[in-house]
Amino acid sequence: MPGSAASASEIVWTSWRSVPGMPAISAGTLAELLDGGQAFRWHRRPDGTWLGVWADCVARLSLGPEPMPQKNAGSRDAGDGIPRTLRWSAPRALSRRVERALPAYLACDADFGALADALPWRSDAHLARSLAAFPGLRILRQPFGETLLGFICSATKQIVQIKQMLALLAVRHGAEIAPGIHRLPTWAELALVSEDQLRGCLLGFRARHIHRAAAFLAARPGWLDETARLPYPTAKERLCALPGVGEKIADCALLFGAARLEAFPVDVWVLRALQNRYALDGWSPAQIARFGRAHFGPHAGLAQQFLFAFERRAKTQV
DNA sequence: CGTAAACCTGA
DNA sequence: CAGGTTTAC
Repeated sequence: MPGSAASASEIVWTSWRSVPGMPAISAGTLAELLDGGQAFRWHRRPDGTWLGVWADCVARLSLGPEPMPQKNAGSRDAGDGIPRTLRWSAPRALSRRVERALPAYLACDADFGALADALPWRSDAHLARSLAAFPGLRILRQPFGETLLGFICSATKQIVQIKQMLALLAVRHGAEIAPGIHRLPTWAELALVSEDQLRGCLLGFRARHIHRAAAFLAARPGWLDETARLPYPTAKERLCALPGVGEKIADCALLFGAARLEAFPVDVWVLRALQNRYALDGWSPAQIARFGRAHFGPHAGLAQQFLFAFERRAKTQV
């Protein structure tokens, strides 16, 4: 959609600085991280940088030109392969906030190398191959509420279409936080939007779900934040009480919006991946989920992200 | 309790 | 038909 590009150029951006605590990452892995189904508000710009919005934050991300001095010269990955330093820039007016929020958003305090190493790749050749294809892939820590919103929109939709819906929701119902750039509406704001207006954002039958979920949440202040803090099984159970939220979407919200690495969302990609690569033909999503949790262990959600990325690339490239 | 159809829109 | 949930057999 046109619209934001022209006005966005009025933004005065800070100079590029490296993201503290963030390991070097290749272009291919970065694309998978920002635009591989975890988040829906990052867009690649013509100059190759990424522009993204979360909560009240706007940032650009790009990779440094110089390859990091590296020890693992052997590893290959999806894109052009070379890990580079990640750099950020933000609208001047938001730079203080983004500087604080970005490392948390990217979960820079977590050692995903160690987490991935703890997965059973030594006895699982397909997992090993998937890890090697996207070295440095991690799980974002997005704001819980908007992660939930994004995944309620995701039902039977592809990433491009989900991004389209959220862009419309933001521009029509979310506050402008930088020239031409709008945040997503909060659930409290969504509660004031009619179902027809939501339909106008191309949500289709999801409009009803979001409308009813917003009413539910508006009547229960603090419910969402409490849910994010509950133990995983309880949190998931509570989320599934929301209209439009089943197991898969609850797991996505908890994995990508509440850092619950034990959440193991089973969508058709992961379903197909496990059925085909692990000889589990005919297994139902529920059976696959049980297998995944048992086989991959306490960080099954991280394993899921690698398998998902691998499967998606296999489809578009083979 | 497992499977099927409906739900909106458009790539 | 599509990265899903819900409601109805």
